[in-house]
Amino acid sequence: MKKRQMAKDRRQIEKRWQDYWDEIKLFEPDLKNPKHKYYCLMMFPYPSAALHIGHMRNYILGDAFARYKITQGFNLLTPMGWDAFGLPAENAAIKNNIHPAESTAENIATMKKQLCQWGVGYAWSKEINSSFPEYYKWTQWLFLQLYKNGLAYRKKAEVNFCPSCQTVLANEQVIEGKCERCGTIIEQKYLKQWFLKITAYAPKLLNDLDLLNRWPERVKTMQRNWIGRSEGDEITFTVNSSNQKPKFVKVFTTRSDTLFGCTYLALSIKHAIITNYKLQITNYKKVEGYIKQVKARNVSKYNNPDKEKTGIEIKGIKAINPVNNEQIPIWITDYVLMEYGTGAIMAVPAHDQRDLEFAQKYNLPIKKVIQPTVNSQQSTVNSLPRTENRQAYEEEGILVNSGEYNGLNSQEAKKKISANLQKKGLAEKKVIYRLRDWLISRQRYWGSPIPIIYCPKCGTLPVSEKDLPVLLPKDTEFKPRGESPLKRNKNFLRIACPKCKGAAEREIDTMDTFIDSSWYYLRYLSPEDKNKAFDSKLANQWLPVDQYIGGVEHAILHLLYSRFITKFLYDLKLVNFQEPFLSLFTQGMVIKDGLKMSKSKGNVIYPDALIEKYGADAVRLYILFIAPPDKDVEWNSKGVEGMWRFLKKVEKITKGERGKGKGEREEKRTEKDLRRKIHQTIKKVNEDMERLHFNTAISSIMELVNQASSYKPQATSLKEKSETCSLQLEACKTILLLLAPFAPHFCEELWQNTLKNKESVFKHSRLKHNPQFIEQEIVLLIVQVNGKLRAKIETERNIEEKKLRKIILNDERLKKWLSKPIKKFISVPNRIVNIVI
RNA sequence: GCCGGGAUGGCGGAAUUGGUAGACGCCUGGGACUUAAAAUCCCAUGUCCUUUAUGGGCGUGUCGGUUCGAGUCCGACUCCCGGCACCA
Repeated sequence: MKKRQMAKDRRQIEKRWQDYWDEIKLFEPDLKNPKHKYYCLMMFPYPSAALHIGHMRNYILGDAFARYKITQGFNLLTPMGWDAFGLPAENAAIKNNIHPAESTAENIATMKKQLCQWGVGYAWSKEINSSFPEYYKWTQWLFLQLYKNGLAYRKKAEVNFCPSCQTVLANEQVIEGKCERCGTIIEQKYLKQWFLKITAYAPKLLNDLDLLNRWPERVKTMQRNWIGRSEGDEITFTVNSSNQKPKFVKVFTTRSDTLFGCTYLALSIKHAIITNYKLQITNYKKVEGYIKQVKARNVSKYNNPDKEKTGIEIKGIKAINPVNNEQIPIWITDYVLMEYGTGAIMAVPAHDQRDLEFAQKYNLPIKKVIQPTVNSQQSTVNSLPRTENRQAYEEEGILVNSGEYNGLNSQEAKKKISANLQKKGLAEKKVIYRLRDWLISRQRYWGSPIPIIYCPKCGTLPVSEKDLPVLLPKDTEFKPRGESPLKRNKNFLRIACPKCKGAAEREIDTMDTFIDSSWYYLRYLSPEDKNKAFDSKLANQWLPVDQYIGGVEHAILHLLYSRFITKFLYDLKLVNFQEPFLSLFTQGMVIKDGLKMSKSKGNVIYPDALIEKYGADAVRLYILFIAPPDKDVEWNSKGVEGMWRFLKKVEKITKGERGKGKGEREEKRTEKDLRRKIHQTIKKVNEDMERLHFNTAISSIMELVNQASSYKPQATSLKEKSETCSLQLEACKTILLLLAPFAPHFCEELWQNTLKNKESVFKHSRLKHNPQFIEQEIVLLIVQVNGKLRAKIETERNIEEKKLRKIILNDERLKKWLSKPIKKFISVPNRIVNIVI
């Protein structure tokens, strides 16, 4: 048959089985019966135009795993939905001049068609769409719960603003100072915005990472870095000014042991001291000028690559070091962040590189107070000469020039200094996190409106739950202008105050779409529910998610937000679990020409032509075979041909056709060899499936196929003949059952139409290996002399060492290596012998 | 700078607790079948040396160590990828 015809047939076959699985509801779970449940979840996608090979890899991975779980007999929930709100959809809609609701719907239709064509199965009865009022009603409900519990609040703050997307962004959406979506350099703006108090959960979010032993280390590390815990002291420096309040500046430090080395205080330009001490500051004009100058320079806090530090001394006031009562100068600088700690630091130039650079530049004293321990080779900074470019000694060590603390090591000194200051009320133990609150308001149209009303008389009021959803009006000019497009929709904006019935206005910003996705895994269990966001009872039965699969790009964003929301819902006693995802698998990207495959980079390869030529199964198989699923892979379409060949081979042996070639390999394989291979393969594949090592699972199936196809029954009697035939059949069945999750249509076709099974290949219970068949009576033993391979000999299993010795010493091939006396004879049973001479 | 991951043929990648390095597939070369091509099948395919074999040397980023034996364990280093970064 011609190749093109075969491919066409195969595609028809594929379509037929896709309909069949639909019909038998292969992917529909029985939610009422959670006893043997398994929740396998793929991160729901943004609806985008035609899916490429990179997308295909993601969904095929999940599908293969889901099908494997079905064959294990689990009551499997594997739902799919659409993260349909948000910038990608909106930007695309603006570009194509159509409404995002329409373009989203179109994209979803295309994607569903493609997924279906690839044989990817989901519980479509549970489908959700985050841009539908039936869904975002409950996103708004979630916001109200956060608001009621003091975890959603509005404040004026320095925020990240993307001048291209015309909206503010969360810290997590700023990657290296650029917009996560469009790559534009982020600006800082001072705006009133809505925040979620994720920082209230910082300790839990950090500590509970230790419980997630089935998460990749990489992701946990990223989250740890992002949360960024530091332990130290908040130390009070009094200010020597008569009657001013407050009379002190507080600093945060993790190195209280270096307190004697503090030679000045460095404050952020936003520190309150400037206004508090306005009258005492003798050079106020100059200071003000400096602050203006820095602010003008810092449109973006990220655009200062040289990081040349600048500052100005505040004249007229001094700070007093609480540990030795020294008067030290106070500086305003551009290298201290207001957002972290207290916005003020104690500068210790001898033991902090940044302070050292600053001190050298402005000729401030450098005082060494930490000496390296004897065995440390690190050089130290002496107080002279300060013009020389030196490294600060930042390690811990032994205290010097530190009064009563001299001779203590850093650890002891930290404790003592801190304790003594605490007694005087001049220090407090503090744990500080780098994590900032989550900025959730967006000045964009395509998102869920924030359910808040502002009344000039009654103030800020939450929309009553019975009035949800606050509908996103469809008829709105939605081009972004730096403030929410909803402002110009008067029908939306104007509303009667729910309290005083007077004229009031709605909040016009919409919510970050990451709120939509922070709880969607709960909604799949009751997508139609009109009375509540999710069903707690069902959620407690089905969650946490057993296997979560998605891209590593969400390591901090989505995966941190979801953990936060789950912990919040736990505290409300709406769920009884504290972590949403038990096991996380982060799949690798598909790379083309060294870059991630993406439409914007123009290096996209679509699977359609390949599927046209080889069928979906060959492409699926190739994608899974080409690399371990968690690794990035450089795409190369060439190898698909090999998978096509492999499938043909399987088809041939299943149909009992022998190879046409004359010179077929002379195999002396026995029945036992084939049976052993069958069971070895079952064992190996089952182990690999559990870890999602699909590439090695497939290669071991290939080995079995190779052996089965070169197997020639050497039967003489009729009885033997039927036995060997049944063994061949067993091999074929094994191959199809093991291969089915990867090449589902192909295996289902041969299973039902060639092997005449009545039920789906996925309804057959998972094969288990029989250890008894794996054991060999004759084993291949490796013989080494001085660690070098010299011979391979076949011996009986568990041979006695005496006997083995005799065989080896009589072996012709080994004689020339064993001319010298044997010093040692090391034998690892059934594996290797090493003779040392 | 700190944290995490990695480096194996021409290529993608295999290798249980340390025990035959290169499975499986691709590419390439040779052969069979064919008028021819496609398809299929067979053989070869890390590298070097003596092409006599059933031969030998060297080989998993570099250097050293532990061990009868190291891709795997330990120490130092180089390079690559990812995260955080003026975070006190």
